Amino acid sequence: MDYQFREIEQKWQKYWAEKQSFKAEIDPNKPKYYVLDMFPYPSGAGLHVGHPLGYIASDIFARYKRLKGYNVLHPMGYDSFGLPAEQYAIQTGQHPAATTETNINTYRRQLDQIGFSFDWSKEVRTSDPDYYKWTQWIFMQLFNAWYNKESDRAEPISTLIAKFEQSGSEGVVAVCDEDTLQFDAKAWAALPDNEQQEELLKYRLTYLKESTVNWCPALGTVLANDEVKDGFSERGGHPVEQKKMMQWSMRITAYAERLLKGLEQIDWPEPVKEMQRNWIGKSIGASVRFKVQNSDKQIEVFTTRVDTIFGVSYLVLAPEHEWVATLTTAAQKTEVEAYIAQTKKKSELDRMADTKTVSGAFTGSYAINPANNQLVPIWIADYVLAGYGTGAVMGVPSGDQRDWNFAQHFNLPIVQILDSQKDIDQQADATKEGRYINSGFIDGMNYAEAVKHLNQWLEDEGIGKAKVNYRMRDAIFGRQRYWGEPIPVYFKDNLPHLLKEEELPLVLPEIDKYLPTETGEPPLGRAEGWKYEDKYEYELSTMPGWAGSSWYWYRYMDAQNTQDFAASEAIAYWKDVDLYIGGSEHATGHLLYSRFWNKFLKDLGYVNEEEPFKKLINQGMIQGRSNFVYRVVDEDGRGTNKLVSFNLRKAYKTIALHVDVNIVENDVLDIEAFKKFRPEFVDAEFVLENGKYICGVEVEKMSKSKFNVVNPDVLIAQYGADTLRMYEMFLGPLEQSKPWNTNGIEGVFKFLRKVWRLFHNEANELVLSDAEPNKAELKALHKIIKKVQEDIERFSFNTSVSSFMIAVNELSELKCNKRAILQDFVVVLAPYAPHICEELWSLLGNQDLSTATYPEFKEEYLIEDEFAYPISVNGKMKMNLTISLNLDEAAVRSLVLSNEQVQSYLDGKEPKKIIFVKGKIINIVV
RNA sequence: GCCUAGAUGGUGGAACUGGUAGACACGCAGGACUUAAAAUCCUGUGCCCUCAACAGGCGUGCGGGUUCGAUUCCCGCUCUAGGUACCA
Repeated sequence: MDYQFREIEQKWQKYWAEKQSFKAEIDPNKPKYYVLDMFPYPSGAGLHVGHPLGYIASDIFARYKRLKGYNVLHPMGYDSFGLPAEQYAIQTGQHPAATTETNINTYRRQLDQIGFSFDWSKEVRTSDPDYYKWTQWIFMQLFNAWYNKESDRAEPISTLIAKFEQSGSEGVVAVCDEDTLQFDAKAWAALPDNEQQEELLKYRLTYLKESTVNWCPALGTVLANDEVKDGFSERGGHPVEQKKMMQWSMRITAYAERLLKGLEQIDWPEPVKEMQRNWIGKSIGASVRFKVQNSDKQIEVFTTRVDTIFGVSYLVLAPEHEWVATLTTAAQKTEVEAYIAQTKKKSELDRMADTKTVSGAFTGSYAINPANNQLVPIWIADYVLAGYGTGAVMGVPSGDQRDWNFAQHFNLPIVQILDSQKDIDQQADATKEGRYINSGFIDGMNYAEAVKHLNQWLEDEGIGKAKVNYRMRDAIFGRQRYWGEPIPVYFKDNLPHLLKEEELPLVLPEIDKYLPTETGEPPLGRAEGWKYEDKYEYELSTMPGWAGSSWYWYRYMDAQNTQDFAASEAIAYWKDVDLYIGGSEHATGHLLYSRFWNKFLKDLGYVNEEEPFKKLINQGMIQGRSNFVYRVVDEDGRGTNKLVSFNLRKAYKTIALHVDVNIVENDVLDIEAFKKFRPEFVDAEFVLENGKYICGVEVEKMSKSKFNVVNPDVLIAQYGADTLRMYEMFLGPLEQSKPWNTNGIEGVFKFLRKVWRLFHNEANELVLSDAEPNKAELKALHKIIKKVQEDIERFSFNTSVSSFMIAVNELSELKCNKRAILQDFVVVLAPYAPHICEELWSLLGNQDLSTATYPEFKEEYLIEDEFAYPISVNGKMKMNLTISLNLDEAAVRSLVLSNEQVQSYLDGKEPKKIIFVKGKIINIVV
């Protein structure tokens, strides 16, 4: 064959590696440009066809920017801590570090094959102790910091201690726990050291707090929501319940307002910004305390509609609320306890998703509505979440549909409070219009007046105040897992203490197996003799997956540095990420945590920019086509050892389990392969249809955990990397999600062969000519230069592939072999198909593409002399009209109106209206 | 449930600012070249009616609306995908 892609691609990949063509050095004479990809988790399935989509786009952009004269930093690395490696370790006993290493090698081989222009000298791996040393170091900075609301930034904890020593807690305005003590300087000095430390922990940006987790007693471990399906563990099908646990948390809420404000100055897709805004969920309202009857307790609720306080018929506490037990009367005890037990089985997600069934239980106690001194019953219900607000809400049935449903269901009063509310015996009416009625001292006021008045009243009475609440909660930072960064903390007298900086990294200890201990402690509890100074217990939980990815873009700037996470000169030069490409599934996770850590590092002066990622592009997800098997479950919902084929599953109660698509062909399961894939089913009974086990199908995201991964290696072997690169771009808009589909790759392959043939004759000999290009050739060239430049700058890579195809067809038609044309064409195509373009560029007598610059297009070649356009009458297309360009509106008008054909359509009538668009007549209205 | 998107021929998609819907490619059908195959090239290809042509009708998930004109803007649905705090 003429176009030898294998030889060409190997040759140039080797050349780039040897010459270190893409190594980025600090160069103050050149403008910098930082193009970053969201680094992959190196899964055991290898790189799938979805990963390269974003990498190809960013690579095109990086190569384009180099051709435009920028000093481009384009690095790559691995987010190599994570749950799948740990689960694999549990199954096989292999150390996650070993499997991760293997997986990384596979990824690297696969990435190299695609011909990316990464600077591999700056590779990072989050699971490398030289890297996570700095993740631990940042954790220590967070521990040693507090958020001063006065300066509106994080400060070293020493400034807080200084304040305490000088004037006690007086005048300290901080983001902190709610149970901080009031003391003066003397009292502070008198506190024993451990009590001082306890108090400081309430201010630190990383701190210990009780939070709810999915606990699976049978596995003795905490599960991610992802691992829980319908109340049972995905692995093994065991029941899961909600349990409270002491956990490390990060005070991201301190940054809520800055995270919100910062969105205004970054060039991100509006939907992502919107998702972050909603996630942060700022709401302005008030907190109000309700006295409990015959008790000194006061229940604090947060409401965004304080104006509806006279319409309160009941209070609802989250079933986990700490006072539920004491508020429950003897008579209601059985009912309440049954309800709590039922709630424990539901995940938070289930609780939020299920709004159709109204449920709850009366505690037997009453609270006093401070506005009108009426008694209102106190209920518990699972639609109130312990983690949001105060874990208690006031029920106003006339103004809120969910409260209305609740009141209707439990026969609680529904009180109209605004004269404009309609049909409140049918449904709630959340209007803020009209004047208040049945509302005591706010009767007759409108919304704005009432809110103002009530907030003042709450303040005066000392029972509440206007308050801004954020939906966002502090981020839980501990994980009961092995394969993550150890938290650099040990416990002495029940208090956490940091390691010394020079003791970092705190390396993950070896353990015998990767399961929790028999007593339910995290896997690190198995590490024998793992003690600080041989006597103090280390923290046994590890950091979450997002820790290592919340600062990695700085490490790329100076990946080998042993003194700092990156040298300040490198940070000063590369500053921030100019273009960040990755999936929108990270919108509220990684992208928010990264902004949080960046702001924190900025506060402490370690970095220079307030926001880490200036421009963000979301590549759409390449979806997978997942296959499922159906496991029969018994009456208690326990998984049995029986699997039923897709079309027979309705006869049983089943749960769907993912099965590896690579052991399924045309939706028929390879049962022997399945037994190897899921050893726990080695003795399982398979209920077949027509002698086959048919799997269910669903389109969902391609990921190892869904076992639906398609590998790009096969495509590269068959068509080459340039074809794969262009095909992935050709598939559709970068931002759009789509299931993977290989049909059509032939067309792109044919295109590259046509490109090759522009340079070669039938005998595969070069046929270049030095003759002057003609007008038609210049037009074809400049059209593509302009189009591709516009496309790249608006990230519309799919349309440029089509345009390249048209351009090559035009040049082939013109039999164009002019050096002057082809030379520029190769440079324009190079970001997309770098290997073949390097080869052609060198055939043109150049060294390599680092010597090329992006050609400028000249508008003069693109101007057309004549233009045919349709003309319609009353919106219906009637005829094509050809005119010469550059006529002014009056000239066009006279031309058209004198035209016999148009006159005949007009039937001699005068036109009412002639519609021009860009100087063209589009429509004539008669 | 809530938040954020998406839906256009047999398929992937194009139409960038409301102005000829279906570019470009795949697939399919027919043809050329060839002993044959591969490769390459040419022609046709939204649907319906029609022997065919001319002409016509219908067409951008569904139902309405604005407009001379709507894939594009507005209102109301349906379905699909991502996120929903321990997957990454």
